Amino acid sequence: MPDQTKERIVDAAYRTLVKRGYHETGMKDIAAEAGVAPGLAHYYFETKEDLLVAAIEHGCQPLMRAWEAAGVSLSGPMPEDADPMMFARMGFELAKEELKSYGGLFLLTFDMFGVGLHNPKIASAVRIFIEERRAFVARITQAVIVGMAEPPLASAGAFAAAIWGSLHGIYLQKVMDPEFDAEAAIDALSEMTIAFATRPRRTSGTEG
Amino acid sequence: MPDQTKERIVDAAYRTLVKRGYHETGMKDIAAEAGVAPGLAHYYFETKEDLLVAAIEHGCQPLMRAWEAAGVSLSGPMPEDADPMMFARMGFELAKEELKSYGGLFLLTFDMFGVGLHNPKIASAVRIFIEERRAFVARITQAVIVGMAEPPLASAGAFAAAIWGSLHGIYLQKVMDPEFDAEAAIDALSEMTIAFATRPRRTSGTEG
DNA sequence: ACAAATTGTTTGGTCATTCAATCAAAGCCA
DNA sequence: TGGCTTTGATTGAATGACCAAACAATTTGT
Repeated sequence: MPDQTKERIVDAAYRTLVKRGYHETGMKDIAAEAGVAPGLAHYYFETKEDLLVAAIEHGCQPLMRAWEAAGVSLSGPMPEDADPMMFARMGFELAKEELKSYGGLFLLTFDMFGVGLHNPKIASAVRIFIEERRAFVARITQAVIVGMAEPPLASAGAFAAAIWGSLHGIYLQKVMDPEFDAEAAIDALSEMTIAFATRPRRTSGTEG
Repeated sequence: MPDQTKERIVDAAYRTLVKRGYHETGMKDIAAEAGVAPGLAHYYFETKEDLLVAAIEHGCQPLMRAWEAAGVSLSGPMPEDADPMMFARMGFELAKEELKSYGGLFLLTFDMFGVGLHNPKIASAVRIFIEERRAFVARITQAVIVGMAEPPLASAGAFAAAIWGSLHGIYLQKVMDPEFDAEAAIDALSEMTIAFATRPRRTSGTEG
């Protein structure tokens, strides 16, 4: 049962890392949680960093599956026939749901961001992680822009960076303070972006 | 020269922590950078955590001074006479400048966020840090909302959380990837918020 | 003298990683 | 079927290094 064992270790790593954090968790803790000898974790994963990356990928799987069940995929193209505004609205709704169901994953992700600040291997994983999600938002944003009556000045990529960034910042505030009303913040972001995307064509006035 | 020594240690801590990160920096490294014996750091700061908090406060001072020179203070009230929209525009411009001048401070701040995820003392400092800045954005936002022709649905606090969050998220993307065009992202955020704040009164249509 | 400042070592513990040894399973040959 | 071997899986202890914090001793300033 080699694959099963590896899976057990990754799952134990996910749970332990979420609960205690990267720097506060030892390989021994993870091995113990998996019910396995300390050395075995290093048999499957050369370094603790590798195990962190594997644990996050493991933790992302349910979320990815939920998205694909909703008809979107992180890396795939936008469906041609659908209304892009509907995707945008749905995206914000999904963001609110995720916060309720995947709090542990966000915690671990933020931990990874912190580690990545001074760890090249993790930094590389973080850049890929961010780029994937930003590109996903950019695809929706691009489709929305195409349908705008009054086209914006900034690029789809720039809006995507601002919107993904806002969601990230809102998640952070929620993780650091459970009292924080993240749903209201996402609603505000949603209200602002949708109003902007659906604003009427400018009929008069000066350029700027 | 007791106060001067303490200052030297805090400054050395700031530089070392920015360069190497919290978990990768030892008290000995900081003491060595300050040109002081290892024990002295603990004479002035009981724990490494305290030193991290002090280092960040120390690093924030120049930024605070720059703000107050521009006529705004983090904790003070909004000037009554000024145009709130002008403050908003200026805030986004200042945000772009900060990224160029205070990259190290952002790096250390994000490091603190990461540590705070599983460290109660640092977590408390992080919550205060976020709350201060969010409240600052909220004051500007509130003043802007008062002057809006078409008032928004969400509260000033919710918009502030979304806007501060977006700036934070943009900074993160910049810190993790120097190629990232943070100015364009802030411009996009600025375009969106200002268009939203200055949208005309709705003359017809259904409620939503 | 007295207190504060400063030193440099010791303490007590942690942890990632390595390693030699054991165990289990699967093939191979008679 | 039964012994033999090889390979991979698994163990648990050892290695080697690091570090925050405590402490006793020394210096400095008043």
